[in-house]
Amino acid sequence: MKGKKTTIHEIAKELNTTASTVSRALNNNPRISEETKKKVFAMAEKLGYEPNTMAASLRKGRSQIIGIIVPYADRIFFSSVIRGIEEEVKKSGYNVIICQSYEKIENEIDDVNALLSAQVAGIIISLSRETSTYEHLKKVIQKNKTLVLFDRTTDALNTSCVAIDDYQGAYSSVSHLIENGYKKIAFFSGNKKVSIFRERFRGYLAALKDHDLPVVDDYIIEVPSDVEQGKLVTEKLMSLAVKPDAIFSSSDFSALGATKWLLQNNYRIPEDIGIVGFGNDPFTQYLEPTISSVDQKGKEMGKTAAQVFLEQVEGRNSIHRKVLLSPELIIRESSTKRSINKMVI
Amino acid sequence: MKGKKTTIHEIAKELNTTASTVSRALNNNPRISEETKKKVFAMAEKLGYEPNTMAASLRKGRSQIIGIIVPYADRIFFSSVIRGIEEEVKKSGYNVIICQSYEKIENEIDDVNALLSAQVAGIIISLSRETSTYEHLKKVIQKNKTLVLFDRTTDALNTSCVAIDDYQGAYSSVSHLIENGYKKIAFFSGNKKVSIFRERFRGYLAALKDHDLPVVDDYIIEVPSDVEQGKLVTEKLMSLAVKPDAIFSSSDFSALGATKWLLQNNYRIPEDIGIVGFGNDPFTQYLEPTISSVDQKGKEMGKTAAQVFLEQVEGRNSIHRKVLLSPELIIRESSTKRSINKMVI
DNA sequence: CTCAAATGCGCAATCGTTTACACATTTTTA
DNA sequence: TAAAAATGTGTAAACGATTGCGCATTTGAG
Repeated sequence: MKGKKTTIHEIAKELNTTASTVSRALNNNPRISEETKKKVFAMAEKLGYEPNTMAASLRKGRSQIIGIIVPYADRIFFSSVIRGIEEEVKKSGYNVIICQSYEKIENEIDDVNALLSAQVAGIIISLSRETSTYEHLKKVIQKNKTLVLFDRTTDALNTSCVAIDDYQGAYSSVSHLIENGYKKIAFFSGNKKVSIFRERFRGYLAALKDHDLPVVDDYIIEVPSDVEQGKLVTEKLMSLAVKPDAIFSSSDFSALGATKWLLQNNYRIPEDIGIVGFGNDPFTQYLEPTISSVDQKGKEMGKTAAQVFLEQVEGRNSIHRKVLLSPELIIRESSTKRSINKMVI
Repeated sequence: MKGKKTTIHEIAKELNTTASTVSRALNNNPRISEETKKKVFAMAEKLGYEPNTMAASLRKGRSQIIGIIVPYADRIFFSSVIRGIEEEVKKSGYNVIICQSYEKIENEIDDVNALLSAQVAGIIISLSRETSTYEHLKKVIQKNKTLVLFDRTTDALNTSCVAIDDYQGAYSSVSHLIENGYKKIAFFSGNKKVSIFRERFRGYLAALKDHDLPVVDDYIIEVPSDVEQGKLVTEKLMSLAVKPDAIFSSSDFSALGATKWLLQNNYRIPEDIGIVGFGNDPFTQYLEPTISSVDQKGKEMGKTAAQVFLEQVEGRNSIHRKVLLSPELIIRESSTKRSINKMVI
């Protein structure tokens, strides 16, 4: 332990050979004899050799680092995706760099540039809410780096995407409500400029249509994903002449707001009003009543995005894949009139 | 856009100068004239130059990448810390690589090695539950890389640490309960092998002592951070001859378990039993009743860890710092008998 | 027995920057 | 006014690995 870092050159010197042989041996090159390999590995071990992946990456022009860009790293959905990605790519010897866009396009652009400068193998990204131009991402593609979008995707780019089937998630939620006897179902939408919310809206409409229920414009409201906003909107909804008897919310938080307002105003859930949220945020399972919600499969989405990424980066597959994961409707107390019997015992 | 990446050599060639001048100009070296700098920047812009930070790092022997190791990236506390770190170090041009130990020492060791191979500037880590030997971290120090521990720290290493004052968090929680009229306060501890839980225990004991309350051994229980376990333990507690009238839990999840069990068994909270949790997990504010809890200041801890790290990495400060952040007791309904009047209106 | 293929390894260039050192010119100091 | 300091730039050697090419030697086929 002289403090000096040992390189392949030191190993070579000790073994009276050259760095190229050592490099090849360490990389298990078939042209190197087993005997030499053994010696090299032994000496590497003995000298406490640790590879410098930067040097290798510089030479190879590609690193084993994947850039991830998300709006916020501490939102449960995104942190789950990050976990899923890391877990998956680690197996193949990759590491992940995390960047946050804070929903700002400028940050997203800066992040992309920083990641390219760091010579990442590619980028896995969920677009910021603001993102509507794609030059920064086209640059990624032009540089021949792998690019995978997840959740917040776009069709403007010819690249691989992984998302859940928001349409289906909404469709089955609304169908589930209908099957539980609800007929006047309100819809809390997110910002309809964002594709996922448009899809959820489509699913909502289709479910109504397939069950021969009318579309009531007053029941369709754009609500930010926020508890207080949920309360406000619910108050308005419940002052309509014909009140809805269920709410399907694009967000667990506005669903929570609705729940709180309803309980405070002596509505019973699910008896008077049924509720289904979206996101399956952990809190939904702890509330009283527990709230049904569509699970977005964060970790699974991360794993899938990682797999698609690896497939592409290793050149096994050059055509782009659009993967739609099936969301899972987690049925809890807030939407199941039938289960009342079970609950009361 | 010939597809070829432009390097400082291209810029130099265009300008009839050399790469060294370009490099210096781009790095704002004072020995380069303003005139030359202008030309260089203009040409860099024109050619769409983008630096290769890897090459620079290789040459300099140090990168602008910081390794972060946490048990799980999707736990709200850790993801908050990650967010705080990223937010802070980005300002200084650093990026963060995330690794997960999954509470396993082998993974932690592998992660450390991978990060060192990637030539990170240093590592910010929260130890896995299993970690009780520290050779892997000593190696980091030996290699002259900055090392900062947070939350799950150890005294076995001469390095900077950032944590919250768990003692104080527990002390003020228990004091708060006492001030609200509770006298028989049970304590849910985590694994006492882990320093943070020992500290919380110390705080609990000190608060009792300072208020002349007796320590009842039956009230002190080790509980995994888990809803079901919380229920089980509460059931046992409430079957004691002398039942406690409050619970201070080292974990929000076991506090939640306790709450659920108590409500199901017709205890009133906070009238019959007071409850304070630890962690201030988001769900605590959504429950009915809302649960008081000690906020662990994840994002702030991340920011602080980042600042300590930067201070050290820039060599501004070579002595190690031990920072203790003050936790904040968030007082909610579950522990405030006094507020009952307000609630009922 | 001969020649082609296979095997095993060394040479040296390369990836894109940074930086110690050198050198020439200009400015300042005493 | 000569020496010292400051200014501006070029030369070339790193940083630590990978890899195309080439040269022996060994093996195998015919």
